[in-house]
Formats: sequence, C-alpha cells, structure tokens
Amino acid sequence: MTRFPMDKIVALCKNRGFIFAGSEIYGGLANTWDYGPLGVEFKNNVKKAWWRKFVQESPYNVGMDSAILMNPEIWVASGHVVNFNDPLMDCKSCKARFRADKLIEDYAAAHSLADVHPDGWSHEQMQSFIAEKNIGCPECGKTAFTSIRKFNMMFKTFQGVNEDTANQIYLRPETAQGIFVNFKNVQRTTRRKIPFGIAQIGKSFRNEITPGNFTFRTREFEQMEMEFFCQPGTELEWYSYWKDFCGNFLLSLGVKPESIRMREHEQAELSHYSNGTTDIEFLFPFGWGELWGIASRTNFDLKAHMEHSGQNMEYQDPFTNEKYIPYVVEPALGADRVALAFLCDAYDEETLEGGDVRNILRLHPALAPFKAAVLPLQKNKLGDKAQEVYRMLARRFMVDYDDSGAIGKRYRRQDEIGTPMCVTIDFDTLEDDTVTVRDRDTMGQIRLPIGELVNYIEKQVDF
RNA sequence: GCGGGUGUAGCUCAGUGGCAGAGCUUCGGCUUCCCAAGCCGACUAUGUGGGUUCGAUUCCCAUCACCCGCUCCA
Repeated sequence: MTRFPMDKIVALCKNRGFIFAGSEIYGGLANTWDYGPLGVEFKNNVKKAWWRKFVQESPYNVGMDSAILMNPEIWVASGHVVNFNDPLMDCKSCKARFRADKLIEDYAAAHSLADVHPDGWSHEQMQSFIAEKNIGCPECGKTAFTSIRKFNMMFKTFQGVNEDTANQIYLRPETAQGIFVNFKNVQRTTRRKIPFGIAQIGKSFRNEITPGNFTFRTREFEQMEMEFFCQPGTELEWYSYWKDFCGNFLLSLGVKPESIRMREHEQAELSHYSNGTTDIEFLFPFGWGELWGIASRTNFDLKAHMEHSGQNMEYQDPFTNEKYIPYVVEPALGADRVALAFLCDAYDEETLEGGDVRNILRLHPALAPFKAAVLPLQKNKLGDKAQEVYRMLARRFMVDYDDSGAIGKRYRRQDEIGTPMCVTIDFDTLEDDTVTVRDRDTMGQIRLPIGELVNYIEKQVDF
C-alpha cells in the first residue's frame, strides 16, 4: 500500500483551503492551525458522523457540552494538578533532556526491579533514587543532571480582574471531567438507568513540550469523548463492546483495514486506575500513531470527585436498591487527529493514460466537504439551468458550483477536494431534464432525471 | 527546550552589494464543450527586527517560523 508523505497532505490542505498555518501574516504561531472553508465542512462532517453513531443512534448515550473553564478543585481531584506534569531534568554535559520517571522506569526494567514504579513519587524521591543508583545519561553516560523542574501541561489563566494565584484557573486539559462532574445532573434529568453513556465534543488544551506532525499533536485540540457508566463487574464486557464499536465506526467511514490496528496495553503500562486500555492506532505517514484510546477506568474519577467535593456520586439500582459508584469505560478520540487520519487514508494519486497525474481525495461521501458539484458544460447557454439545479441541491447538501475552464479541469478540481459526485448540465438537460452524474472514484457516468438527484445523493452520503 | 539544516510570488525553483526572473496555479477575455487543449491579458514575493554600507534580497547579529533527530498516549 502506498503511503504518501505528509508534505503532500499539508500542501493540498493549504492549497485548497482545508487547513492553514495559524497567525500566518504575523509570522505564525508554532503548531497552531486554522481550518479553512473546506476544512471546517470536513471536520464538522467528522464530528457529525461521530455524534450520529455515539448519540443519535445509540440506545444508551446522551450528549452534553460542558464549559472549558471549571473550578480548579476539579483538577486537584482528578489528579491533573499533581500528576499532569512531567518531571524534567537536563544532562549538564550533553544538554539532552529527559523525564526523570522515564529514566527510573528504564533503569528498573533493565535491572528487573519489578516493584519500582516512580508514578506516584515526589521529585525528591526520584532525584535521590537517580543519585543513589548512579543512573547515567542515556546519551553520554555522565551522571550530572540538573535538578528536576516540574512542567505542568495545563494552561493557566486568570478569572476576574486580579491576576493573583487566588484567581488562577486552568483551561481544561480534557473534556472528560466536565462529564464526570455532571454525572448526577444528566442521570437525573434524563432518567437514565445504568448502563448509559454521556458524550461530548469540545476543545482541550495541553501545553505539550513537543507538538508536531501537522495537526497530529497540537496544544489546542478538539476531543470527542464518551464516558460510559456501568455496574461494577460488567466493565470489561462493555470495554470490549466499545472497542469493537469504535473500530467499526472507522471502517464504516472508509478507513482501510490495513491502516489501523488495535494495541492492548501491557499490565505494567496501564495507569494505576485502569484495568484495561486499548489504543486504536493509525498508520500515519510518520508511522503508527494513537488515534483512539479506549480505557476501562474503574470508578476512579467519580470516587475522586465524591471524596473531594463531598457530594454523593453513587447510583441506586432501581431493581435491587443496591448503591454503588458506577464503573466507567472511556473511548476518547481526537477530532483533529482522526480528521487527519481520514485525510491521509483518502489521499491518492492516479497516473492516467496520457501520463498526467490525478490527485484524488477518496473521502467517504459522508465526510466530503462538498457532496456534489454542479457544472454547466457551457457557461452562457446552460448557466441558468445549472443555477436552478444548484439552488435545489444547496437546500439539502453542501454543493459547489463551477463554470470556469474546461470540463475535465473542473472534474480534477473536485477530485482533489474529495467531492464524490459531479452533476453536469448539458444541452440535453434543457430538453429532457436529465443530467450526467460523474463518479469521483470510477470516473464513470450515469444519466439521471433531475427529480431523482436528491434521493440519489442522499443514498451515497449515508454510512 | 537542546543539536543540525532551511527561509525569494499561492506552489516549484532561478538570480544579484545597485530596476527581482521563469514555469505551474489563480483571475478576466476569446475559443472549445464530458476528463488539466490553445491564444491574449492581469494579480502577486526577498519571514520579522536591528547593524555594516552611499546603497542589503545578498554580508553580520538577533528573532520568528518550518524541516530532521530526543519526545508520548486524544
């Protein structure tokens, strides 16, 4: 299978108005990206598809949209204030930078110290362990490190007029907590019985040390997360249910089976609160990258909020009257990331008989920015009729209109932005109200009455 | 944040201490009318800030951005 380099994807995105570099006229701002006219349609379609499968069609789930700014105590309870930072240290000799916990883990693995897990350690503990064991720099072998500096990945800002620490709040580093703190509200108002899930799409912010690879890792990103609440003991069944569900979601939207794989986390790799985690990975141009994390999180989050806020987070089973804190399965997906995956998977170049190359985005019609383009074969005499067809379709779908240049050139333009169907108006259209519908992938053509167009497109766009 | 490299038009590339060039793209016109045809015309650039100099796109410094390596987990 051909993997095209990322440059090609980036170039196409910039040229055709999918994604632009952020703040460009001021020299840019590292790793920020703006979605252009086609990009926003495309990304909205990705989100719509997810929402349809995870909320609209789901017998279990409901949706919500929580605030980005939240009470800072939430991040204390969730562990983000304490744990969401990287303990960094630099080698004084070769200037290489390392995470102290990684150094210790690697050392423990190399020396088969099974009971050494630096996850919960303080900086002092880590520092003295490194000194005690004389752990050296993996680059140059020297043992002189700077002291550990903590780097919290949460963006800080201030609420109100006083910029002092009392007013300091965070931009959320994940959307999940907005769901957890609303668990009772949602359960009560929707009268849901467990099992049920709450889904949310929204922006999150992480001050990553090393973002990069186009929109794969950015400091501002959009998440599509779902927290699924279930009875303790049933969580692993649901965990495997949602794993399959997520995989099927990607395949139903045209992701090539060979482009994705499931990677189950090893026992040692699991977070301390998780009893099962799987990553769905995608083969990006730069290699395999995580797309979708599906984690069985036990009752860690609800329990933490219950203890920290003093509010009861228990659910009472209406049949058995048993009270418990629900267990949670969380499929968390990056919207920008999965959009990028769809783009990489869809990008194709085809060499035609004449030798020239056709660029095609083989996006699933449900995801394509434009569902169809209306093209009059001749501008002056067929323009009115074409406009009429365009207006009719525009009431139902995003459609493009193009009357400039040769017809073949216009087909190519649409191929490059992933438009699945081209509706061509010719002189016969004026006689019998039929049009040519040209297919992006096969380049094949069929003749359809104008009256059947909406239904035809509707059928193609479904998934 | 560290090490190495690169910044000229929307894109791909020329070029010079003294008026900045080509191809493609885009737009307009003519022509054609079912797969990037042709002809005519038009728009658009030395990343940013400072220094040396009579004069800097060119030389120097800083800065910003991008690319390649160390990074992690949406």
